[in-house]
Amino acid sequence: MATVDIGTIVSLCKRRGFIFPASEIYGGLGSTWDYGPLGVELKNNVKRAWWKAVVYDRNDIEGMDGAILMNRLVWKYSGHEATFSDPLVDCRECKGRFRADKLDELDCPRYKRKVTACHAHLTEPRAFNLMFKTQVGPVEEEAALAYLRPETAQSIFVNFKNIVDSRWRKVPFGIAQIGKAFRNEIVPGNFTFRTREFEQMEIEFFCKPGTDADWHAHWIEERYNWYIRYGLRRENLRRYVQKPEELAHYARACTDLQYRFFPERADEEKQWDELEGIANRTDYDLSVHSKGKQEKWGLHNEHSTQSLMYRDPVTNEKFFPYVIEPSAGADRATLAFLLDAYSEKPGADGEPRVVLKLHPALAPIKVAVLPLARNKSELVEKAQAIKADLQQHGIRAVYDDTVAIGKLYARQDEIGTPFCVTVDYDTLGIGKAKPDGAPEATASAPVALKDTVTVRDRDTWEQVRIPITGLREFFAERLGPAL
RNA sequence: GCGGGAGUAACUCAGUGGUAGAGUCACGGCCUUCCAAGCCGUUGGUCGCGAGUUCGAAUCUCGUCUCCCGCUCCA
Repeated sequence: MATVDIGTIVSLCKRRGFIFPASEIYGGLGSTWDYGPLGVELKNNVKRAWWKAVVYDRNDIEGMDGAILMNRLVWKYSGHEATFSDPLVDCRECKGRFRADKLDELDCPRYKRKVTACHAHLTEPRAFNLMFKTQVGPVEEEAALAYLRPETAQSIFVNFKNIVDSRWRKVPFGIAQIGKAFRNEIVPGNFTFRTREFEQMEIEFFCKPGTDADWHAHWIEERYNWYIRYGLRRENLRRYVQKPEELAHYARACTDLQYRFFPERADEEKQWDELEGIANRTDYDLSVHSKGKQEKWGLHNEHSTQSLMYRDPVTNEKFFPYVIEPSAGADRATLAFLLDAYSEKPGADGEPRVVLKLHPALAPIKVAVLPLARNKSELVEKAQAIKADLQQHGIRAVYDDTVAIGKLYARQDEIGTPFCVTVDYDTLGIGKAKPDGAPEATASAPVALKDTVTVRDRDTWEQVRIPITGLREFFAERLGPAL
């Protein structure tokens, strides 16, 4: 179980340059956060790890990057214009909030009667529009109305035919996209868990009707395993099967991957919240964006210029593919990896020290190269040369000599750097016995240890001595393949 | 949007009407052969913001913003 609450992570993130409150010097802006120097590296690594797993390591997914501004008609036919702007009423008595068009069906949570029975206490309906409106072009007029996309999925659906045609893809195959989406959430909060501007990592996987249940199961396992592979603990990650009444009207099934974001909450059930939703969206999306009558979904698309129906080039069979949608939040994933990486370990003085046990692939910095003391120019120069060499060979490395060696280690632990390389007097071939005599150096040792350095492991704090020439291979083995 | 709580240094906080503080962190110098060493020095705060009361407000009053907790909402 995670041992840290989000508040602790918020402090660490600000202090160490991962995530800051946005627009802070002007008092901030609700629910917006800026990723700082280490945060952008971490989040980029999360996104790259995802992209590698779903695009590069498979043979059945194409990537794309769609525009945030889209033709308003996309949202008309996707259903968002209708369902994303609900008129809501508040009850002054029970403090409940209800959809104005469903009052007849809803029960008052306090008095166990129909909400309409509370009529005297209800406020006038107010429109809650969850899509950000903007205008395209400088003249404000109705025709120029546009929305910031509330999900990335739609740019995949409207490009379905382009990608089939240009990449010779046959169903089953998928399209992956990482990008920003915007929702005017009624209640944002919990740090980067729920924000109005956020980044999604979505796959729309197209398959033949009848094979959809199997593909759905496949993706639930794929995605679950991805989080485990990059460091989430099994006790903090679970599959939640949505109940029929929770499903969107077009969805046949949806399983959420939930993470224990709130371990401090007393009610165990409330500790969990959604990290990724994996839905079976049936053939709704490609149907509704297709020209003409869509009987199954009870609408007529008068604006689309194309049919997104798929023709199997082998069998000539025509159908609307079913869509399996693994939809993950990049910000939520980043937060989950931070929470699960957080640990404390007593230092030599007994005081707890923070160690961020991030998966090496996700760590913002892979290697810190440190001189044992900074008042010896030979140590400094050698350390800087090693840093430069590692960096030139694709290993994200930094050099630091601003404080004493113990504090340098502690700092790197706190930001999750997996390895520290230390250049000491033995590296220069001028080592001598330690005062406490522990590993007694012999007369020949200084020469034998020349051009070797120590490599310290973040998690065990153990050090091994290896030749400088072997560093690249050493790290290549332990840091894993580049993302 | 409702109810409750909270905003003081980069972080954690003290400060109940009278000169804005502590610890940690950060930075510089000296020193240092390995896990937040030591000594010396330094930076850093419109006390969330705006009004009001007062000779005087971090402190009292009102408004407002933000965050947290609980509701509510979440295609």
